Amino acid sequence: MERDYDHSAVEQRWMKEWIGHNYWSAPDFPEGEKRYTCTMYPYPSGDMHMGHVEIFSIHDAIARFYRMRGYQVMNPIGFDSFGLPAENAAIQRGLDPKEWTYSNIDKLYSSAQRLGCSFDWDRKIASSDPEFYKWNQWFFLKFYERGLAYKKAAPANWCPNDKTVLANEQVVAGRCERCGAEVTKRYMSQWFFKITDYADRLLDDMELNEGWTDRLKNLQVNWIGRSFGAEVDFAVEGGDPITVYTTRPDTLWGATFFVMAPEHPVAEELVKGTDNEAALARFKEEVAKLSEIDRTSTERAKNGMFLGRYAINPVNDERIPIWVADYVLMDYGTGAIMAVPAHDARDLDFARRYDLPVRVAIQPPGDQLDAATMSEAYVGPGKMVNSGLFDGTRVDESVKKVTDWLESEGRGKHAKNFRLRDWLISRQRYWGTPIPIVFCDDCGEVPLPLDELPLELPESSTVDFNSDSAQGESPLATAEGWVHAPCPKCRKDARRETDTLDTFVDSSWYFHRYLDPHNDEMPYDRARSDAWMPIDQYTGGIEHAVMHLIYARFFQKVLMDMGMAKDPEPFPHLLNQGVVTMGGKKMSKSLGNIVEPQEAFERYGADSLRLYMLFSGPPEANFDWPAEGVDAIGPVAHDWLKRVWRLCEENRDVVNVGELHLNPADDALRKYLHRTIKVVTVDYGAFSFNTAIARLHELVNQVYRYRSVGGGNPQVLREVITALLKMLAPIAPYLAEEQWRRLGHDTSIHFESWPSFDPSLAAEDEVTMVVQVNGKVRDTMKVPADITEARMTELALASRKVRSHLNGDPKKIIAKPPKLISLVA
RNA sequence: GCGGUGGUGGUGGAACGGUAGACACGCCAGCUUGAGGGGCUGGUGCCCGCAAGGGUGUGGGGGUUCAAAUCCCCCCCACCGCACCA
Repeated sequence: MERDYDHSAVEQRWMKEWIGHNYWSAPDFPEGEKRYTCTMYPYPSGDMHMGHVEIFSIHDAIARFYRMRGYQVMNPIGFDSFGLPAENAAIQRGLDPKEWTYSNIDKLYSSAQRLGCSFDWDRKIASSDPEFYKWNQWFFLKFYERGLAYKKAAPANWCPNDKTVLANEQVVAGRCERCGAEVTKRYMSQWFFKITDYADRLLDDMELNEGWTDRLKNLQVNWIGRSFGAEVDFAVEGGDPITVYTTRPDTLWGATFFVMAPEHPVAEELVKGTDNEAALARFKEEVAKLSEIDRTSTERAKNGMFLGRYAINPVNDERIPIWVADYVLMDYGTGAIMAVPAHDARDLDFARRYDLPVRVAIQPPGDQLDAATMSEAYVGPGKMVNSGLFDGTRVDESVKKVTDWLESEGRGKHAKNFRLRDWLISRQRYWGTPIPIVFCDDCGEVPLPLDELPLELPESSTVDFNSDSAQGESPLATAEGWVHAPCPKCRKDARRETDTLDTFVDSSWYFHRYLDPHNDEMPYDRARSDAWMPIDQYTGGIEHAVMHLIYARFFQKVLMDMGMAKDPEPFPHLLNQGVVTMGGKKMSKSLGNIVEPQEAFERYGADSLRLYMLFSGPPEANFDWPAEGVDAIGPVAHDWLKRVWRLCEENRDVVNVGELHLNPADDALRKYLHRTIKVVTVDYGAFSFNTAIARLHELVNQVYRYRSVGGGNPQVLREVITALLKMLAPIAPYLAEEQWRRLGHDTSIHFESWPSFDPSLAAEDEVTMVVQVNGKVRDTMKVPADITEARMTELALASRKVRSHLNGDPKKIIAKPPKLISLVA
């Protein structure tokens, strides 16, 4: 038998065994306590890189730990295989998106297997399989039936580079989240999912996600952006009333003008036939010329135009001028505001620029604002002034009081608003799920019947990817043979919808499909889903905070309403692993700083790579790939695995020698082992793999020390090595398996139970007591763990080192047995 | 501007308010004919000292406490999210 650590031989042997017998297959219905571990299914952009290695190493250690802890584990994997890069490969290199995608999937599967991932390979899914996307279409039609899918003409975010519209969530600082191109607004007719209907539930159920970090919850709460306030009706002289939304109805008495978004349809009506009609048209043109980034920049001076018309403030019948201004947005609230310059920074900016009046409606405690000179809007606490019967009302109760009053007077009502917009789901792309809708001249928009699903994509050879789609048409529109279809209602020739679905639709429910991946009657069987859902531990990147993680939560709630799920939240426990960077920059194809694991596999092996990644820091921390690259794995991880290997090889030989005769060194090593099991188990439970590994380092160091001073009890050594291998198994599964079998076992270590510790052995019977004088450590001594306060004091006062820092007796003694006693001089 | 996270040796990182720097890399020393990125043992925050020992130290400044990397206040820096959302 090979005595040296030959990682390649070991890995090849067990990889074949594990995959050949699908060791990690999970039953459809768990017996006993279950753990559904799921990692966000990756996009197959090429071969595996260190970002995948990081998340897979973390995720796999978790799944393996749970298995050994006695849970039945569901640990599936699949691919988010629709999307733009496949199509770009088609455009730039003439490749078939399907071939490109599936060859990448093959590479990634084989790399994941090499890495030793314990996935259930019988549950693989790929969202670009018709067997999968059929159900995307099915869900689309169900949502459509429920009024949750609708088509609407609206200004949409258009990426001129990717030539498709984007959801709000995919626009970052005015740029395309994927390619970085500046996004423009384009008026288009697009499909939406009505996620705003679920905004309250998305917020209110957040507390169920107990395993989410506050950081992530905050991101979602801010994104949804619920605000409470009032809608107030303003009469218009010679026109219909206009409603405004405000969070500060208590400042109504400070409203000195009225502003509408330039695009507001009423603005046009108000100037029709007046001298201002042409001016408004010019102003709108000016605003339209601005990019979204400029338009929404808080730095820019606000531009506006007086319409020559007046509104009536409902609380005091005052006549205030109506303006349009570029700082008021059409798609939030009602697109019109009352302007209270004294108490709103934007309104004050605008008022000063156009010399509009300012009136104070709230006075801060112990201070007097001067409307004429104030340079900052006041938004703090205080009391209402200039506000008729509300004068003197405190700000903390004024909003409610004023709104109640408005409601009773019929001039307004309580209202709330969200920052969240409906989810724009159509994309002008080929490589996605076709939207199952047909447009008929006679019948209009007609959904495909369910029994006509899947509506498959046409072969890419029939599609012209380089057609000028700048007008916003999907390449699918060029597949003439595909576009024409009989109307499901009247059978006359009609045209198919040529947009495809946002790939975030696929990822909103794929974790249910894993639980019933071959079902061709339904997306999944509810009983099977119920048996494993919710996901007990989800892992994936924080970059999905306001995309995937909001969409999937929305979907889950709709599934519940459809009677297809029992849990309001799909993943109450989520671990966001850190980002793998190189030189501080995220690894990406475009930056050319991708590091693939093949070289590491060959030189050091999968176990070393996994160990290296997990030891580098906590899972949530970012990891900067070192400049020396793969070389770093050698000293940090591979040398230690060799050390473990030698320990096993050199101490395996002697087997049972009958009764245990333990000398003090044997006892000490056993105690060390049991303490280690105790703390390592806690560390694993908290996914603190780096500290768990450190404890295993120490254990191995202890064994070597024990051997170097002549220790060699074969039973003790076997006990230690057995436990060590089990504790190492989730991190270095190949080495653990190999050495386990060499110990003479004919079943896998990965189905063994986690080592338990004997509490009496794990207990410390001697500890280091620290003696402080005035908070500074002056002496330490070994004492029994059950030492009394009196004895501690006695020992402390007997110390020469302590005495030399103490004049006479201490004024005060604080004893925290057994580890610390603090004396105050 | 608003919200959040973080700042610890040469490096990655440890530390329920209780010995700061576990563990590891690197470096130094000793041992080992071991020579295809080795192995074993010990040392290693900084300053003074041969040593015993003493001082100092977790971005900066205050505070609470017998005791602060940890809690509170102010400031600086870095990163992330949102950003005319009325």
